[in-house]
Amino acid sequence: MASRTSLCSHLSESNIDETVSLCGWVLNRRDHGGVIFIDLRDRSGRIQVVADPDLPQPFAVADDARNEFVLNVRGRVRARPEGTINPELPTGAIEVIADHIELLAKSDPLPFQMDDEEIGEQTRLKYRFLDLRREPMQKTLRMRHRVVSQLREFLNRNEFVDIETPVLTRSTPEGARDYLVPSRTHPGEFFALPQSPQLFKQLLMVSGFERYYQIARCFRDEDLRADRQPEFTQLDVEMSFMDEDEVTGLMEEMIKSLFKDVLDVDLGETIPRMTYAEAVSLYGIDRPDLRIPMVLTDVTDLMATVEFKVFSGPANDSKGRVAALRVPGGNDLSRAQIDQYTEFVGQYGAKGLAYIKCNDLAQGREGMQSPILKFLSDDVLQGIVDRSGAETGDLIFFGADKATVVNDSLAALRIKVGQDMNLLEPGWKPVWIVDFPLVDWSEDGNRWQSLHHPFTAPKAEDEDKIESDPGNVLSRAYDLVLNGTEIGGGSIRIHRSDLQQRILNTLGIDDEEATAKFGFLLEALKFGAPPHGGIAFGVDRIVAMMSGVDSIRDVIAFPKTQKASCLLTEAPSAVDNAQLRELSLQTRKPRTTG
RNA sequence: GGAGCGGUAGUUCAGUUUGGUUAGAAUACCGGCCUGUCACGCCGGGGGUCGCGGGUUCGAGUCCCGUCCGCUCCGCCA
Repeated sequence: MASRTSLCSHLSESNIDETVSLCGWVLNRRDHGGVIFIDLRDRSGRIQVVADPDLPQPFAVADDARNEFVLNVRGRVRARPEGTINPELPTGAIEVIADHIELLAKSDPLPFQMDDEEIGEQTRLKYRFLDLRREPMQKTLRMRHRVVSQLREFLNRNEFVDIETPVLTRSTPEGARDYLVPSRTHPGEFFALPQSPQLFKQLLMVSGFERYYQIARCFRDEDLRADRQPEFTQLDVEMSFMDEDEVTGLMEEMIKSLFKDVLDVDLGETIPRMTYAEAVSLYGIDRPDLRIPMVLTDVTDLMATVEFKVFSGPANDSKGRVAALRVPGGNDLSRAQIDQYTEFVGQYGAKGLAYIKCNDLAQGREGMQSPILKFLSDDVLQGIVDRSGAETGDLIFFGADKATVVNDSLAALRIKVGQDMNLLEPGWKPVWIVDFPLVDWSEDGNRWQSLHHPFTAPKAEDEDKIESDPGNVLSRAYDLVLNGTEIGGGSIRIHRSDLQQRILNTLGIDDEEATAKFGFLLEALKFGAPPHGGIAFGVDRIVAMMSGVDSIRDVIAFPKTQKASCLLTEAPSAVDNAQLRELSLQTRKPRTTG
């Protein structure tokens, strides 16, 4: 029978002469002369097993198995002979001389080698069960388990209650596309998979569970990215009777202890706070990567009167912006590199990328080099230098366009240049972003839309502007940003039915529609809803960052491809007409060709 | 919906710019040798729908058109 009394890496010199039983996978097998050497791996590590032809039974089994297979081994631990010990090898200074080997499972030749480092992702996903057997995947999935365990432990310790909410729920307007599930018992009607447990956790606050959490699977039918999967995992948290400082304070404690416990990393005494306005002004984005020591400098006012229409146009447009990005040491950039950056910002809608090279600032205008120099007066040039803090040897990029284009393109350029020029400071730079606008104007929908979601509370002092000046209402929302990645976001919610109704109205959802779609929430808020708020963390993103991998696919056991399919199971797939008939979704009969 | 990169042996890739003999390498796999190997070594062998379809051409892995798949990004992601 297969039984195991020891783990590979738990064996040491102190076990010499003991007889042990081990189960594991054969990682590698070498024949030298008549002797067979096997690297056996289990969950703890690996060890070398030796099968000698003088011992007929184990030798016969080992000799029969040609590929990666599963063994149950019994044998005696002994020190490796003098002269054969390489301390740098993973199999160590001891080995097991097999006196019994049982072949638990044979293996066909593997589609790729377990210790190969670079396998194409298509192949890895098709044979994901083998990909996961590899060391790097074992490491990240075990790291993921530690992360989730630590988060649970912190929340349990702080009297949070883990409550499950439905996966089959109703479609919500606003937000991402829903994944829909047809209902057999209600022909023509659909469940939606949750984009988040938002409404249910608010209802739980009304129910009196003052502290709730859930490791929740969420679903969004939108296009994928390296950091976006159609189904992903959130740590969803909600608390009653706490304001934004208390919520962010507790959650920051949780994240700090997570990094301390799992990575032994100290995230600092308190995580700094930055307003949305400041983030957009300095970094062009609401999730700044503070490891890059470059900021945008606003020069809109300086450009209002210059001859150069590319600058003066946006400078005189209320929706325009002109901003500078000083690149320390950027004077060395070649024309070809600058052209590449110009093309790069084109992705974000920028029509060009002006620059000034600072060859020798002591010489003033003469010490500068730029195609646009002739358009700018000495005063303007001096203003740019003073504000940006430019020094000799730097290069200054300019963005001039609608503010959104300038912000998007310079924010991306800042990251790109920072990476290309190795300006990234090592370590972890967390920051809370606060004071978000409640809504912004959607040109497409021709209406106001929520920045976070429609249940986010406005700042109390802005409540009277909800109808008259919604664009200038700030919300009680907060995002936690780490190294340029949003790892969590939340808000204090609206806990009064009347205020919730006003916000929905402002978003273009009239009373009738609101009742139809959120009636259950509005009603719940009428029965003594406590002030409450919460947050949701992206577990996949956090684990990916902590593991140092670029894609959340690498921290999800069975992820989807960019087209949202599973190469392993070949889902999604067609279904039988019989199944469709039961759902009243039968497709047209295939046309018969004659 | 859009932009870019990729698809050649089980795997990782070269070959495509400039069309031309039988499409190569490494590794894996199979056979033989080797009594302390650990990227073992040595000898030999098998293995290809060059993603798919069409076109140009005397001739296409290579050029053109279409299409499918994978990746990165824009849009999208309350």
